[in-house]
Amino acid sequence: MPELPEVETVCRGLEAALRGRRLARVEVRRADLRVPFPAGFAERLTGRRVTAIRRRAKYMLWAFDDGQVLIGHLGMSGRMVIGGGAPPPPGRHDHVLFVTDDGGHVVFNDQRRFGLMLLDHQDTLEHHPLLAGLGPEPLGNGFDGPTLSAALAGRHTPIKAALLDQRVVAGLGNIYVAEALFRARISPRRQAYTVAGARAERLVPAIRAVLEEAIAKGGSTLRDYVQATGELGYFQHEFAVYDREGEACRSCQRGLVRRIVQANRSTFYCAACQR
DNA sequence: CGGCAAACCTGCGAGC
DNA sequence: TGCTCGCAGGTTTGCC
Repeated sequence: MPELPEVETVCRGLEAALRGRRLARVEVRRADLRVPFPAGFAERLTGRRVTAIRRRAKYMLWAFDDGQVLIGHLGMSGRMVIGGGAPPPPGRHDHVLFVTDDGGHVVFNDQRRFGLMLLDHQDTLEHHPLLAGLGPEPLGNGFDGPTLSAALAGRHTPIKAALLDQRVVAGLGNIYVAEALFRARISPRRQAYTVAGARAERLVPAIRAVLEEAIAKGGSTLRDYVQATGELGYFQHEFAVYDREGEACRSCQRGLVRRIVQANRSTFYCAACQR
């Protein structure tokens, strides 16, 4: 489900609800996700105060007053849902309950159990295996045409697959790769190493724009995704190509949106205007 | 080493 | 109605 815009939206919601709050109770109801919860997860967080919540790539990072950091990932179907009042009885796929000292709570729900929650410390975080190899943040200053070209140099794989590689650029997934390539008029089948110079200079702002617009709309809701506040995302209504197989291209009007499979994932594009 | 398919898990919709 | 198949926003593993 969640790519950068969805995780960013969730983090903003959590920040508003949790920053400055102490965790009065933490309850792990089911620990056997694809990556199991670490031993002592609940105990290590109970009584700790949340000092900040931020995002790196598709990871949530919750910082605590004792230097611990919770590294969270929503996988394909993970949700974080903020509630007030008494915590509800455990629902299906509710894996963790966080109760705060102001009487609120947050539930981590993940139907497919591809998500994860791990613990690390602030001073070792940048060396954590999940974070160490990540590429630049696409909305940050370290992402530009030359940087992207360099990351793609020598890569004999379709640009679609390269952009899904979190070492190239961090936070893109299947939806936003398709939308960004459409905006940059680059075919998803083009070999990655040929995206250099002017093409890379087109792709960088296309990636930035689609992510910023998606964040402004609260992300994209297809099936599982909701914001932490429970609201839906609305960017799915703006898709130019994703999940629009057979529909007319919004840009060139000549072609129909085509669906192909690359690296075992669906790719949507317009063969008439993406080269 | 690079690139790709399969695996992980659950649920839903389409088609027979 | 009910079954099977294919597919889903991600990432890792293992094979060639």
